[in-house]
Amino acid sequence: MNEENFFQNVHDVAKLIPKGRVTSYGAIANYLGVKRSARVVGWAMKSSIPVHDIPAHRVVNRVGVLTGKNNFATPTHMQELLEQEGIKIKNDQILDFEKVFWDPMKELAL
DNA sequence: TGCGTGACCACGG
DNA sequence: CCCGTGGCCACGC
Repeated sequence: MNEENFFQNVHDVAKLIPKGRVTSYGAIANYLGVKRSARVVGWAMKSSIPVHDIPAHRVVNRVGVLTGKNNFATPTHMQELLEQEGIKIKNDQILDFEKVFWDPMKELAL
């Protein structure tokens, strides 16, 4: 993994998220070795919204809540995208979050 | 230059 | 995953 800007790194990991799976800001931050900077990951993802190459909708907080849905074109767009991938959502909360959770630390086996 | 804010998280109670 | 507090990094004013 190239060590460019933190943003580019976050974007790169986000692109690797498989379809139908989700991950958390903290997981990405942890994978990048800056676990305590999870907030910056969220900030980076916000900047990645205009970039359609990056599935920002597959990134939620650590409990599976769509905290960033308000940042999309419409508050329901994020949920709709996830549901299209087979992910169930109830009240902005991902159901079976543990089953669809994708941990870059394990999956990418650093 | 300094301070407030934020798609967060870990910890103690 | 309750609740309050501290810490982290980047950005805008």
